[in-house]
Amino acid sequence: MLSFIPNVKLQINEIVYNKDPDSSELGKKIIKESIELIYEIGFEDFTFKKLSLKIKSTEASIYRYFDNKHSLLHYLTIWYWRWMEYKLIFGLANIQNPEERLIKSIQILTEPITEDSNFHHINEIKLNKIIISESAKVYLNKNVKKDNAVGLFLPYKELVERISQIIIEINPQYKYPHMLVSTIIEGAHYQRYFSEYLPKLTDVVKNEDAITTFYKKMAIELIKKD
Amino acid sequence: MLSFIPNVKLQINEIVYNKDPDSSELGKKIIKESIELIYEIGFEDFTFKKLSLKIKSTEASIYRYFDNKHSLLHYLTIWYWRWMEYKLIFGLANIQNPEERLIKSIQILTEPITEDSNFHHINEIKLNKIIISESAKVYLNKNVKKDNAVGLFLPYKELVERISQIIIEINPQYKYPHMLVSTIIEGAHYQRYFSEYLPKLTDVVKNEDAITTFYKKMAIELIKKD
Amino acid sequence: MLSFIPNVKLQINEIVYNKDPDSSELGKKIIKESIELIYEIGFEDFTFKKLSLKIKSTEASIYRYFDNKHSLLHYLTIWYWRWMEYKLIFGLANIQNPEERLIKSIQILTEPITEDSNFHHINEIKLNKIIISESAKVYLNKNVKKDNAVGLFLPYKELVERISQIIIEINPQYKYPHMLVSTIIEGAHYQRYFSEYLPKLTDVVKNEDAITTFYKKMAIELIKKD
Amino acid sequence: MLSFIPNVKLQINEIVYNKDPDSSELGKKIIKESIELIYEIGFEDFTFKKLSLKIKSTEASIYRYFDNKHSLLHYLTIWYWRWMEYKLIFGLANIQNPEERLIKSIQILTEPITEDSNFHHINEIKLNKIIISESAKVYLNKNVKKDNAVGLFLPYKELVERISQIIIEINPQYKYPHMLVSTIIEGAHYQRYFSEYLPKLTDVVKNEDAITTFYKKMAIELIKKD
DNA sequence: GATGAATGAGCGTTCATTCAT
DNA sequence: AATGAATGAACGCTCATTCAT
Repeated sequence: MLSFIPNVKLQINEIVYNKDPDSSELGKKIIKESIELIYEIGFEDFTFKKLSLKIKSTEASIYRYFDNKHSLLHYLTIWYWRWMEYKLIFGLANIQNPEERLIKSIQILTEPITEDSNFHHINEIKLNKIIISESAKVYLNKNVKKDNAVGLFLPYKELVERISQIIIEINPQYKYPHMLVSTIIEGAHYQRYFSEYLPKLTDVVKNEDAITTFYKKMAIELIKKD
Repeated sequence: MLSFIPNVKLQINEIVYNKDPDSSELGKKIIKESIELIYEIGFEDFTFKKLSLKIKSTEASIYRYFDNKHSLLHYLTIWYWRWMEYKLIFGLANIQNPEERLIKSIQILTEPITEDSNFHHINEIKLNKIIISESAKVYLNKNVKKDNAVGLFLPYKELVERISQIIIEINPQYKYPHMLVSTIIEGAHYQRYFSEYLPKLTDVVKNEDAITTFYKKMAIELIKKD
Repeated sequence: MLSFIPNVKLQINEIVYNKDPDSSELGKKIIKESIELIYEIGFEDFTFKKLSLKIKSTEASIYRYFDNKHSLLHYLTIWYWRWMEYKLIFGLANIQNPEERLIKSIQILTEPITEDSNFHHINEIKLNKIIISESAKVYLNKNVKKDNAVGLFLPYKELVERISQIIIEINPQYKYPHMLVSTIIEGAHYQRYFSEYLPKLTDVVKNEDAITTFYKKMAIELIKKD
Repeated sequence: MLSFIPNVKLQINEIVYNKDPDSSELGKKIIKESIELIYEIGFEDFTFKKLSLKIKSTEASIYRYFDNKHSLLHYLTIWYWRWMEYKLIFGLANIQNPEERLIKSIQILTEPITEDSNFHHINEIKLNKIIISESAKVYLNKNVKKDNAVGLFLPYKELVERISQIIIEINPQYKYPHMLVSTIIEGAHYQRYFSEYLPKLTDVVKNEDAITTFYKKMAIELIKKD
């Protein structure tokens, strides 16, 4: 589906890594297998020791790429939001009408993830599950201020800003565009999770993607007032 | 504000503790100081060793009450939601009109927390910050299924259900009451956090509680359609 | 089989216990359940904590009877050898011929154990398995000298002496009666164990109790020479 | 005495260690000092912590070699029996007569141990004392079946088999060769221990090695009958 | 005499990290 | 650049034991 740009490489803030994992086979293996491993055992139980066993290398080698497991999670999170932005840009290409652009944006942000063949070493479906379960841990954290200061949340903030701009275009008076967008993004993540593990907290309806429908309606109804 | 019921004691599911912390001075101290400590250093860095030093006791003594730090966090989370329910019940007393009841509910769920003098050993303001930053960790977790099966999320689910019922009363056709309520609860938590640490993700406005306003409007606008 | 002496009570050296376990219901329960528990999990993993849970009492209560788990094992071991002596005395009653007495003795010492209904709170079959697997630990131990000095091994030594006397009666010139007897007792224990778990170290023969046969022959052949 | 084979290295089953202790200086030190320490304080009180202090290293470093103290004891036990086999093979070299071979075998198995200069980092005298006091703990144990299944007792069983073969050669009708050999080996160990700590259980005679004499006679007398 | 509560000490293990090659 | 080896520090937990009632 997104094969129109061959050999893309998403730009990741250099401060999360010591050596760019995209620059070597070992680096790519680290990314690929860390997604696999975090998906399997969760971030809390994930250690460089276990990862080194999985990739049949050593902890010392992984340290060459990342200072610690939190940096690695930052890397994955940034990659994910850059990838979302990339999907968004191409998804909105040639759509002029702002309402349509907004709806399409929410569609992209909240719909179930499918594999992207452009990035061989990354399983986007598993990465999405990791982002849902673990990514909040990168900012619900005693290091937020420092991490924010060095720009680790820029990709996420830029994405929110990008869609907020569309909202402002539709209704320049609307007072809470960022609040709305971040509520939708985080909300959609939670609802996907709840629908799998805590269904009493959501409303799953057959033959329809209730989550996407719900958040589209939310955007439309809230923006027009104010 | 809630002083009208003297000596209340919130009921906590017995399976999260070995010995009821509310049954002894040491137990209460464990709760009081764990809130303090998790608030200070975060749940990830929180250990029974550090807590034991803070309460001038030993790890072994804490183990008499809780099997591990996750159980303790479950205890705090359950206490928090039971307390919310309790605040809700009294906040809604004598209000008949369902729209009013819903608005009042959202008010209670999303407004800033104030101290409750009924529970001396619990600092609700700090506990609220903990719930915001850490409570997701109790269900974004490899044990969700097991924990859910034994009823650890009941208090949260019952709270969501309680408010969903009000929504249904207002509009029996509305399809997504639970999704709406859980989006509001989680969303409000996130927005409070963002407003402090990641303001670009929210829209803070002076002289107004934008968060409460935003989520009230959300409920009203979404329910009437459908 | 041994029911001819009603209400016997085997005398145990007082220094292994603080309070005679035979003097109270709790004490008997401690003995009964400790046999059960050591049989199940082995002496190394056996703790007063686990025992207290099994008997639905507390560690502190057990301490009133025994100072530590080693004392308890001593108690069981002493009881076992006193019980063996008791079986021996009655087994040899009215047999005059020393050769016959020796053979009967070895029979009793090496044959498979059966339940003795005189001691309700003791399961002799399980106790025998414990003695086989664990009793060496009471003397292969840094406290041998001290334990020996206070008489903890007297019951075992007296049993060996008793049978050595029979050997001397048969052949006053025989130089190694104690070595022979202790070799037979320990050997028979090991062979029973090997036959169950390490059969390559023994020679199990169908329709015959090879172990008893082997050690009887050993005694006969060795004594007559010298 | 056994210096005729330079640079021998006894083969140890790889599953008892993570990293071959014979492959590094630290590894050899672990073996050397663990023998020293177990000899001093006994296996029950022996911990990796204490060993790490003795070798001025850390527990973590020892874990690189052995998973736990039981594995280390297995290592020592296997080494011991392989060393016995090695002594046996050279001790029997050029002896043709099976009776002579058997007597020599028992001599080697039951005589007091002397140092073997081929293995610098191993004190065979102390190791022998350890084997006497502690080695039974490797099989009188809830893991016997598992340990046996993975071959941990092979060296011992092979040694028993090797001597059983000699017995069969002498008297093909003899029914209990393994029982005899294992009785002799275990018995001799016990008698050495008894002679030091519990003399009433044995018969020590001056100017003679009673233990060796006793077990040689046992073999001769028992085999010829049947 | 029996029990409930509390605790000091230490065990076994893993983690994150560094060093040397 | 990648790896193998080593290690300091801490974690989670249990044990044996004592104290107060």
